[in-house]
Amino acid sequence: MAKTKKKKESEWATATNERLSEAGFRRGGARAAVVSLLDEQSCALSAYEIEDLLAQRERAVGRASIYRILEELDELGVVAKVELGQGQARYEPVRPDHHHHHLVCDKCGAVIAFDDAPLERAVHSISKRVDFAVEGHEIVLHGLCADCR
Amino acid sequence: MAKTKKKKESEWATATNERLSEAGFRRGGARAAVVSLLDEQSCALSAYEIEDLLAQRERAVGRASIYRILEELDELGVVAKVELGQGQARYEPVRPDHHHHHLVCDKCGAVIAFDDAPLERAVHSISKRVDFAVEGHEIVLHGLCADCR
DNA sequence: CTAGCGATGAGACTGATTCTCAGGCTAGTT
DNA sequence: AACTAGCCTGAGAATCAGTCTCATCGCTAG
Repeated sequence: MAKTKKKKESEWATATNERLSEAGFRRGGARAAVVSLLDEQSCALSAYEIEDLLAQRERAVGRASIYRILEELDELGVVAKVELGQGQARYEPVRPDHHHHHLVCDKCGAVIAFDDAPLERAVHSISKRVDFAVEGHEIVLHGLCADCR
Repeated sequence: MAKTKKKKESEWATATNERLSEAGFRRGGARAAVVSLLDEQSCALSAYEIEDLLAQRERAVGRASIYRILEELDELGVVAKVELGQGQARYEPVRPDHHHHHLVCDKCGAVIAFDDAPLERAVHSISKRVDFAVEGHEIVLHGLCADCR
């Protein structure tokens, strides 16, 4: 329906493309389409949602490519893979200024983002105290959303 | 090899069996074996680990039954299903006095439990502030364990 | 313009989890 | 104790997310 084309790419897409070429990747249509789609997202999408959304646009991308690209982006640290207990992984762009976590509704599956500074501080505090090189964390709250309650 | 039989069941197994009968479940050998095995665990096991451990004992339980039983126990709130980003779910008994979270080594897959009071306080504080009926939470720290570093 | 090599995607494959359904067993009833 | 309704089980099929293979495509350096 609506054509979301040419929406100026944000800092994230720019930084991501830079990272990609630094890492020695060539350009390619499939990867560009995935990066562009993720760039518009504020929260996490599953691989299948990404496949569907891209198919609805003018650029369908093979499943193998989607997974390969998401893994590369995850490895570069520009995308976060999050598991919300729904039997499938979700992926979201990592924006330095927008770190957040998720509330998941156990009934309807809705995913809601939230952030909290004290929580982050508590996590970082732990990271320093354990005999473990912490590289990332994931916090998921389960329950019922306002609609399902 | 060693027969770990007749080890007195803990409060968890007792409470779990009570919950089950309250909820209208009949007794059954498969469920009893799963509850008994979980009762001995302090940390999370995957469904396959449970299947193997039960098979090594005198009581093998069908895979379908294991998943069905774990889901029932999860629903009753006596077992927690945790997803540690390893492509499979893990299950652990919920003990009121032993709430904990997990460190996962991205290289070797080791799972280490930890607990932290300030972190719990931060989570509970959030639970009260959001328009969402929070029923549980899961916190996973990723990184490299002492051995893999 | 062209060769070399990375990028892509159709489809087979894997592994975890769920579904189906026939037969077994529990728990009331007599 | 015997009987029976209906929950409990488990073997195997089905499903589903995710991975792998490999032939082909299309950047890009030269």
